[in-house]
Amino acid sequence: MDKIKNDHLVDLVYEKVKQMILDGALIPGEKINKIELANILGVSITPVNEVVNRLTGEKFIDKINGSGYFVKKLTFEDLKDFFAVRAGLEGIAIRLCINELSDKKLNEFNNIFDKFILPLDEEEGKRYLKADQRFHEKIINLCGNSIIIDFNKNFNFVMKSYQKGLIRPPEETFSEHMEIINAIKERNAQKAQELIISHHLKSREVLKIKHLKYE
Amino acid sequence: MDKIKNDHLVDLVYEKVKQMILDGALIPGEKINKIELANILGVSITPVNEVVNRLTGEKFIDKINGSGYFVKKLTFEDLKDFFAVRAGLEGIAIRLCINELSDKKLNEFNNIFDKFILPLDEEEGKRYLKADQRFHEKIINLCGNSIIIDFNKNFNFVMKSYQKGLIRPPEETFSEHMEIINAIKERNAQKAQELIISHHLKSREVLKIKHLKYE
DNA sequence: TTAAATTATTTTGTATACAATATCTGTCTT
DNA sequence: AAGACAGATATTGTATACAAAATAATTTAA
Repeated sequence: MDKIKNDHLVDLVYEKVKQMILDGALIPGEKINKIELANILGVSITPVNEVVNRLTGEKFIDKINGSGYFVKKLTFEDLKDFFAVRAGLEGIAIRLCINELSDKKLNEFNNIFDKFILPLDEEEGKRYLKADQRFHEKIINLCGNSIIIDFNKNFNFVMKSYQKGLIRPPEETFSEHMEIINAIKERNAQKAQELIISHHLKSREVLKIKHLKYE
Repeated sequence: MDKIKNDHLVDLVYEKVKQMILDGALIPGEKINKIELANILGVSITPVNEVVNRLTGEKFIDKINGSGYFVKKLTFEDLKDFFAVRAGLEGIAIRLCINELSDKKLNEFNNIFDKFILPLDEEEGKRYLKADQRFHEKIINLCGNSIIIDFNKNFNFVMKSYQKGLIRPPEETFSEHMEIINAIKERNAQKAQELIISHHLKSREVLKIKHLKYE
């Protein structure tokens, strides 16, 4: 028997559809045609149904009552709320990290922002965004709290918050990142926590203004 | 036509099954028989399938590979992780509350713990647990952050963390609650945040020990 | 030429069907 | 009597079927 093993089709479809949303193959605001989606993926509509339902619960998809399913379009207000969540969860994650991780593990934070010299050109700006993302994902994934890790895996709140690019310029955030890393090196848990919280709350303020201005 | 309107059967089944898990009608550790469950609820297995799948993603149900679905049995380690999440999210929620809510709204926190005089007998202890729960849910639900509110609505991290009763005795937590409420009254956002964080991290320490001792 | 009404088409939501696994039961062997 | 096997039963995962609702296309009426 040479058929590909697809023990859990639903899970594969789930990952696939989520990925399509995250990397823009399904455009925010677009209506989701389940039959078409099933055809594209080469499955029946049963697993697609399950997945769409689940992704609705996870806020990747909007269900508009008698009208259908649409790819969630993040607003500035949504992003604002993401940054508060990140302040809360990354803040506690880093506090727990510092209290519980080996020096070796903590040193992984050291060289993420090493190679940047301000001001950054466009190319470097893109690399900075990636580094930023990597730094913050690392905080989440090193904390050893499976609820937080899984929540980020399901909802992708870190990744989603970059959907409209960097909220504040590197000129502003670079030094904040450095301060956070210094607090980590000093193993000053509460200081690192407060720094990362205010780091995110500053971005939240920017988004609050954008929300009021443009939405 | 006098048939009950059941526009969205899946959603009803979802709420129902989740409720059954939360209030113990489905016992932690128990195997879930989807056909039986469908019969009890008077629906076909299609919506049950969808719901079980979704609740697996939300950690209400464990999927054990080729063996079936089981009602999630929370361990002390799970509870430990819940308290870190609560520290993070309730902490940021209260900080934002204080900066953004009217005096009137904030005063709702005032009289939750009014009627307790230590030490509490068993009956009063139960009421204290409820008051505790109400206090913490209120912080979440007043913060106006729909990501946090929905996350708690989906995952019920506040409610779940009481599954094994109070982690620390009222004799210990009552004064902490009062301090938090005082900081709220003073509108001292960062102080309130730090108090609620350390409040939860103390419970987390207790659970850490229980995990090491008993699991 | 619009607007309203009618019909056809598509898309949902849910039930049913069915093959592939897993679980149980009882019999046989040692 | 304990373990191994075979057959019967139950449970899964997924596809298909189908009625009800929504959308689009067409016709009819003002």
